Amino acid sequence: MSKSESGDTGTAPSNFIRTIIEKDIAADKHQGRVLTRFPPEPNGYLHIGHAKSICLNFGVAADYNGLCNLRFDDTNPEKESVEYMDAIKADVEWLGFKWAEQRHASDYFQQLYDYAVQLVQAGKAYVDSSSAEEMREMRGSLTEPGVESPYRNRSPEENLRLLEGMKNGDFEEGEHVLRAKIDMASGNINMRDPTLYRIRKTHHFRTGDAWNIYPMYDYTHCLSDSIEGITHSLCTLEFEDHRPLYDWVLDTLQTPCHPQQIEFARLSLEYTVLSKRKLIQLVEQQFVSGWDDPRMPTITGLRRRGYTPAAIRDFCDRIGITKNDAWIEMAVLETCVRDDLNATSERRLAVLDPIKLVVTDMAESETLNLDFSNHPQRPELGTRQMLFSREIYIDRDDFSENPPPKYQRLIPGGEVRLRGCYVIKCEKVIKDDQGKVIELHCSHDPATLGKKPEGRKVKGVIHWVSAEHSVEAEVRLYEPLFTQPNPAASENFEEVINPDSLQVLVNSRVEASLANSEPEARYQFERTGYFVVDRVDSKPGRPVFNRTVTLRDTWSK
RNA sequence: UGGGCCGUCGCCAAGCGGUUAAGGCACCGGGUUUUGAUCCCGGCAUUCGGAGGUUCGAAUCCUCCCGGCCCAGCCA
Repeated sequence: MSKSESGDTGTAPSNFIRTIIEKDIAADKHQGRVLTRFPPEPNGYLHIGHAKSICLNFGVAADYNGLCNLRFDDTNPEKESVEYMDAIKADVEWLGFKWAEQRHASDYFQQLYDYAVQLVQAGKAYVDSSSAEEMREMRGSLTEPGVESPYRNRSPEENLRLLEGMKNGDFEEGEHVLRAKIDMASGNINMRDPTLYRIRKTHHFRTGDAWNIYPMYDYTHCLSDSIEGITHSLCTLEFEDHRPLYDWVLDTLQTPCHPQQIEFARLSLEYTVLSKRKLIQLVEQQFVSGWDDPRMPTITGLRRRGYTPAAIRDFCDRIGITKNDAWIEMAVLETCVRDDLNATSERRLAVLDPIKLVVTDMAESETLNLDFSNHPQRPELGTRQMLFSREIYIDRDDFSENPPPKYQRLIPGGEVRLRGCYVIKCEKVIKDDQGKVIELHCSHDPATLGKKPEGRKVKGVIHWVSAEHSVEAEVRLYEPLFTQPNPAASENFEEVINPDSLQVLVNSRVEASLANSEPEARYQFERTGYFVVDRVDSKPGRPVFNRTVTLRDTWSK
């Protein structure tokens, strides 16, 4: 059945991987079973590119009545840690996915070693005592074949003895490696006797000091997939050249299950970077405050920014799965959050950059209790009350002495609607010594509460809060971290980093109902965007809001 | 001129020999609206990187050409 016209069914659109899986199911391959895996190395934080892979692997499993494992590819103990592992698990769960089983490549170290012994005994692998540099020289180049190592024809007995010695810690790091005996003249460099094991006398966060040798990715991944009974091993395009080796290992060892590796294009998103190296650089060189900085494309950063799991999943569905080197525009991601937040967020009034406004024809003590709908399209979300009083704040952007054409906010002598309240008219502008506007004096039309003004049209509506009945808040506004769509193309961050990616407003005023907002509560501040209560810095009585995304703006900036 | 892969609207992307070449984003109108939001309605590829060929019929098959991406870790 085609998935292409599935709108809100939650099913992703058709793609070439789903086509393959549907054919496999129809042909009863793997008894019609579908088992995928998401296989991160626990050496860093997950980002939006990983989300693409997560949504694919878990999504495909769910849609074909299958399962998905979470497998940590922990074969390089020098870079890996339990902290990274825990962070990855938290992110996958937050995204809304449940793995069938948590596995680790390190669970299979003994089996992997036993398989290696089999390869040695079959004459398909050998211990090479060349140095790393020698091996590199003998590997040849992209256009020239390699040459065979002088150690290539050691006897299986000698290889076995040396491999055991490597395992037992009899040799130092770098003295030997175990290599597959394939073809030093292959056009595919991965097939020129790839390294299977290297000596590393490093403590592993799970296996401790039990092992002195650690298996390489190419050897480990296919066997881990096979051991788990994975049916479809989905990975990114740069592993296409590794597939012959994946298949060689499984065929040579005649394993019972031979999963199919299928490659798809990794995500590229405009105005950000997604390579681990670049992300680390942003953190270490302190261009951002950490992995969870709201400007980061990490899952934890997006979370702190106010993105929802549903929005990220929707994004992954919208961008599709192909083998094209696609660049996705930020607008797609932003549309996904707006869609979700528009439907789910309660509305509030907040003045980001306040100017005081005095309604001079109102008594000092007079207040007005007004009912506001929490959502214009969802009455079931209820209402809240807000006090209107003589002194209020409006946003600096909503007043102009020299308005551009079609400006429909407050101007000297002009009228504007206060959201949910009266139409007011600007009678007087008060400035400080520098000519900066510090206060506006206005009159109000008492007949305009809940009614259109008589005999004239007032187009503009602006938001406001009562001076006395609002609370102070910190508001953080964001722009892209980079000034270029493809910042990774530049060698030097300084050239492409956006110096204005963060703007902190410490004197914002928000309506009283927001004083003690829960961390991660999300709201639409009418006319200014969607905001989330910062889950790190917000305190009761002194809330901190991060702007997730602005409202769509057909006016202009 | 070593091996592998990719090219359908500004950005994604369906399409799998016979369709008026889906859909989303973006953009451009118009309507509703006390958020310049939302919502609604309309517009937006005679053409599928190019040239040949096969076929009654080609984005889909073949050939060549052009453009782009990946690979020489004892990383994953």
